Amino acid sequence: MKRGYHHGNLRQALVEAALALIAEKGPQGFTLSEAAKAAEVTPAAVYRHFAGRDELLAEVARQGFDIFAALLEYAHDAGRPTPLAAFEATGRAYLAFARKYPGHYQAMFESGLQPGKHPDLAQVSAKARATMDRAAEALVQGLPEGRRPPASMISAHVWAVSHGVVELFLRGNGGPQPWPAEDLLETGIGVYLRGLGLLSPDR
Amino acid sequence: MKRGYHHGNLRQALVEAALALIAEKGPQGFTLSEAAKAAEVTPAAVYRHFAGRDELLAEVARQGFDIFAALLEYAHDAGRPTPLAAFEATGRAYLAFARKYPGHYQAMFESGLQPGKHPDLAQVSAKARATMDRAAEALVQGLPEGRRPPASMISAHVWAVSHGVVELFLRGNGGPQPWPAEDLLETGIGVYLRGLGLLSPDR
DNA sequence: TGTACATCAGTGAACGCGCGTTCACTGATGTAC
DNA sequence: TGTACATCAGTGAACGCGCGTTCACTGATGTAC
Repeated sequence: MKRGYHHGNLRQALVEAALALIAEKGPQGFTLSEAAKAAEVTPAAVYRHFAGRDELLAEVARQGFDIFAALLEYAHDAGRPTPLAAFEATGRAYLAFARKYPGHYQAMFESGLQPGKHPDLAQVSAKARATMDRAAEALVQGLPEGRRPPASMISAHVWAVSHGVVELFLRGNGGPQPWPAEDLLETGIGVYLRGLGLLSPDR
Repeated sequence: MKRGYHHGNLRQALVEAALALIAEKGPQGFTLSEAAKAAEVTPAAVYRHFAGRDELLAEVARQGFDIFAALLEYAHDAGRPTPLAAFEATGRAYLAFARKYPGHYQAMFESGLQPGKHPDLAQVSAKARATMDRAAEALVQGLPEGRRPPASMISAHVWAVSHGVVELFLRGNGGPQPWPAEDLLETGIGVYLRGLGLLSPDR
């Protein structure tokens, strides 16, 4: 990556400064001015690379969705050929992403960005969801045709419980954490899969 | 409720103004100044009733937890004597609360308040959680002793999936909503309970 | 009951602050000859 | 290779704004006699 005129890749430096701010102080803690300061640059310089505050934040989220989609994809593929293993791996990947990329995660899901205002953001977000849908689709093929719930419903369930675990138990927002987040998600999805008839009833 | 000197119960009027603001524009949309304006009062007047911005926000959350705990309690009692019905009712009550009291819900879970800084808030929050724990406790009594998961884990699972459904599918934050939030939570908990062995395997 | 006084909820003006954004500029870098 | 020029990333100063908070005040309400 070639060095630019003065700073050298200020665009990405701003993205990373924003990430650090969000990870440290929450999505509210991010301001254009502070990100500029962290990148050792005047606030006005930001406007050479982004249309404004929201565009910078959206770029952070966009990169997050890219990484997210890639991680889910990778986890899914690593779990094959068993649909069950692939599905469980995507669940674990969700939580791993939230833990490893807290700035991205918060920019994506807690920053109050309107997905409608950033079409490319909606697109890359849909890609991540498609991966999870695909994992669920493969999963339900293992069920007898009569009791085969819609795949999109299953992925919505897993998405919801994963997000809930992240919000309530990965960070401290839900008061004291009775269980490690990973264990909570693992056991929760385990019970759920048994409920679908995909795991044997004995623990 | 007696009318005060000038305004008459400004304290509660401010709480309700804050609720309306949060419900309309999200937890970020709440400012002390705008709440004061909505209550037709000078910003400085707020300081007759609250130590500052955060104290007002905390009071909103506190009242939310009060309502929340009462709703869960009521739903739980209404579902008795069947532990299963009581448990399912608390799950439904969670979502009903989030839908009916969006301002409270966001103040409680999305406003970035530190529970540690407001001890009474932590206390009333614990009360709500205790109700859910109790419902889970009664539930696991129906299981053979060998495969009886900890009640606090079950309630954490349900709390997580409920919160996730609210965040992703009750509001528009997760992109397009494939299913109504209520259906999603109902079916999700249904599958989960079957996984626990508390519902018969046939749909 | 009437009057003098005390209380204190809400006012209005002011504060310092950090925010996002704009604008004319400057000077290092890249390029054409 | 050396020089003159064009480009354009980043500067520095300024803006208007709304924020939370403070302070001396005022005047309606409640109370004591």
